Amino acid sequence: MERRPSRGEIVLNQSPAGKCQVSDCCEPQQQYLGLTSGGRHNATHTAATVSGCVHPLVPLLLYSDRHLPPAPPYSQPIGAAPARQADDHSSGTHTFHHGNGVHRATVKKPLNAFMLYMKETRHQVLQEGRERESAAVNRILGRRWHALPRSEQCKYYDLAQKERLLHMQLYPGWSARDNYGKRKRKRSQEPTGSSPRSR
DNA sequence: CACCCTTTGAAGGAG
DNA sequence: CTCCTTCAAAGGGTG
Repeated sequence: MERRPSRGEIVLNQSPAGKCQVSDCCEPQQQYLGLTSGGRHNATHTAATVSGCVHPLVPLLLYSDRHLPPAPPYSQPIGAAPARQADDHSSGTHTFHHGNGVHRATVKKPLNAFMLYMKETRHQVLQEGRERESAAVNRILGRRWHALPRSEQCKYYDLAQKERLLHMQLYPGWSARDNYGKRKRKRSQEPTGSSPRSR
């Protein structure tokens, strides 16, 4: 990719493709500046501040494509969240099995721009009926993402940023690292000299 | 049943 | 600072 601004700092309109000054997307974005990633401290911005700028395209942080979950997934502290039903998919939390059989709810990562785009458009690819496997569908979506007009991409970058900000405010101490190792990857050992995947 | 595959982007640790 | 690794979604395929 090109280059990230400075880590830990949320920069508005930071679309990797370049400037993304989508003024019709969200108006007064200066209020987000000054938030540092991780948000471990001073989550002084209320969620209401962000939700006042909710884009209609995607329900922020709820991650439900079509249906809102019966209860807000993030209404409880992470550690205190009761073991939810097994199908926590498409909500913000997910249960993982620990060695001793204990289920723990985990706060998932906020979706990035491409993930939001995927959730919106993958059904279109499926309806075309040529591909069924997600891997193949995602490959198509990746190409379409690159072909997407910059202004369209910016919509998703803005959305993803709002998701991140809201996520930070809801879970000030949360780190993406919290979920590391929750699913075991096999490819930890790799032949020397080549990256695990061509990325 | 759990992981793989495949994509892009975000995040954080390592060097 | 750059580089690398992991996870986020999705669902058919695989062991």
